[in-house]
Amino acid sequence: MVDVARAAGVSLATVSAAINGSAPVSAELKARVQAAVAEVGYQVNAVARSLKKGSTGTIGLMITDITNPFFTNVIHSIQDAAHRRGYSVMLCCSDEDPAKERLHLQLLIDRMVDGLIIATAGHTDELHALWRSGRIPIVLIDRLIDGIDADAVIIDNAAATRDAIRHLLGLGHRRIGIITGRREISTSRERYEGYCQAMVEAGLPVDDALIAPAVRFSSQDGYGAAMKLLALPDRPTAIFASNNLSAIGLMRAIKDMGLTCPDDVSVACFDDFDWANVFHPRLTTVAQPTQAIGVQATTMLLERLKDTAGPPRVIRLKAELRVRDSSIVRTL
Amino acid sequence: MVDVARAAGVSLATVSAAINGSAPVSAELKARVQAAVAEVGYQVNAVARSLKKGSTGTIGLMITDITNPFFTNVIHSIQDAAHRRGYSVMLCCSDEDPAKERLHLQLLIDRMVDGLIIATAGHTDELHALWRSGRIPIVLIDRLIDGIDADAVIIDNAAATRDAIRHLLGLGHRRIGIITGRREISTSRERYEGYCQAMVEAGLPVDDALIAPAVRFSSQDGYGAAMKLLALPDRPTAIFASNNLSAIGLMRAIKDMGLTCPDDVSVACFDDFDWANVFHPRLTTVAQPTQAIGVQATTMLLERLKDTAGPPRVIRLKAELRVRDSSIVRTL
DNA sequence: CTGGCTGGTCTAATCGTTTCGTCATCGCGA
DNA sequence: TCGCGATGACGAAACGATTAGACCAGCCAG
Repeated sequence: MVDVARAAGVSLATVSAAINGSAPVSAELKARVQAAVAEVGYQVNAVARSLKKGSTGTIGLMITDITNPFFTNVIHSIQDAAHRRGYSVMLCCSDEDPAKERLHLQLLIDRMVDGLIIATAGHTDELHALWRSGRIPIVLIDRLIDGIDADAVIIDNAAATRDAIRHLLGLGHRRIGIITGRREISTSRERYEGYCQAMVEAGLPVDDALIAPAVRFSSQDGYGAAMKLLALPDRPTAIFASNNLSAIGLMRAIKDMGLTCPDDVSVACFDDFDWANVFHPRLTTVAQPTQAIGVQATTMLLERLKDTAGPPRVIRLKAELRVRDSSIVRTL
Repeated sequence: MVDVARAAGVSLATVSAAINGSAPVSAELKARVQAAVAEVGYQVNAVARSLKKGSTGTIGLMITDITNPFFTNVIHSIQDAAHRRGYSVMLCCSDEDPAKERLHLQLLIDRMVDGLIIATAGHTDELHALWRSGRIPIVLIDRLIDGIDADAVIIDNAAATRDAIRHLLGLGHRRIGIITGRREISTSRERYEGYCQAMVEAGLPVDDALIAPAVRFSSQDGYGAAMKLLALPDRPTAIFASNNLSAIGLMRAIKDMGLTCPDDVSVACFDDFDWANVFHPRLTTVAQPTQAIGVQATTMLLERLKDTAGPPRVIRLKAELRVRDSSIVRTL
């Protein structure tokens, strides 16, 4: 920039004003500066600018699993929305590990991100402290967390799961199993509650034997949980998987048990994805509005950046049940 | 930091030295500084540090499609490797659009990333200029590009495709179709070449009617290309999809045509993914070593950061054919 | 005793911007 | 002609770290 100033024969202040339009500059000098910029091949140094301005134009995005299609769709949508408004995104992935999340959180803070969108892996004092300090706006996505009363964009997990279970009940299923997720995660708990609500509503007992927890989010754990259900003396005629990873495990388990879906056991699961609609059986899924989640979260965050005031807002979006071939009327 | 200095009763230089270990500091002062850091709640300002040091400890990662499992696996591996070495990753997604890539490239440069790992969406003068300028190290992944003779980590696409086609030939297939990708992408061209090599090697003609281009990377285009092949008077008995997106389109097309895989048409495709092994038919795929790609690319880049000298190195990794149920012996 | 080295500390310059306050110039109305 | 508000340009002080270089005390070898 000093080179540009020299080449154009003007002061640094004028160059800055000409480039950013932050102060009036005569047409002539503006032209001279532009010519000089081109001549010297000047490019702004965003780091210096950030230091001076106290903001980086970057938002931190923390998610728990980058190989999960649900998250990649959300990421895509957030990046799109952010870039459109001139913000960059710094993505970190905690791998469902609170310790890793803590580490990456520190990194994002050090780097002075202007705001944070986070699907948290679980409670950490650091996130708590960060939120309490109010230093930067935070928007929670996918999961709420106790003690952090921040802006959030989530979906109505209980209602969505209830819909799915009702659908299975409507097909005549009575013994319906569920593979639940990590208990610490609000999302998992809500989905479990939705399941219970639907069962109770139908006058059915909530049988502990039909609840199979997959303690971590992984297809292995989903497989284990599914095997447990399928090995039951009177095995469920339908199984609901609380997320797409456990759905993989479930489908593999069904195959390994020598059963077929949907003839032997109907299946529905959370999270839609491209492949769900392609293979046999085409999966009945609960599709989350990933696009909307990303857009809303980004919009919310950027609004907070402008105006910190006001109580936290929680947006609850609705998910949509997509009935396909993996769930059928219970025969016999 | 000035607060820390005050609290500890030492100079700024000493605080910096104590924190970074960049100069010897007596045990006593070190302790005082540490206490002061804790007391004040000091956190480094990475932006200021970057400005002074001239490096940000961040590498730019540009990919073309974040919803593609191949890329998410690579991203995951790169982030892991980078974080392990104290680097952050700034991820940008071009959506296969060179114009977007150009934009994001500028962004990464402005932000002073120390290096760049890129799966390019196609030729842009900017990337070319950046590479020629030699200002920051660049590692190409997945795709080479004319005119940029940089470090690269790719796989042996021709060999991998040849293996897959040989496998189909070995099953007795003679009319084998292929859905090819964007011609501008080296990866697509190499896979096509591998197909040709295998056909010629088997003494078969390369029939233009069996080559169905999907001009963009999308399942829609894959679907269109597949429909064209399946509508042929003497349709192919096996089809190879050049990437996982076109594989989705292909599977959907088969279903929509009222055909079944593998009975009516055998299928193999590039890129393995979790779901490929779960549904019916379990897909025969060419699995890329995504983990290794990420690690190698990161290692290569960080080595270059230390030492710019030496000619560009191109690492070519091997992909592995995973034979499953979607490809079977041709009956009749 | 002296000169040089080393370990420990400090002061001040620097990185590349933005921006505040100052100042000259000009046009215009009184 | 004079005074005044705009307008346009500039100088210099930040932003928050790193680090070169100055300085000093203590120690050891010559």
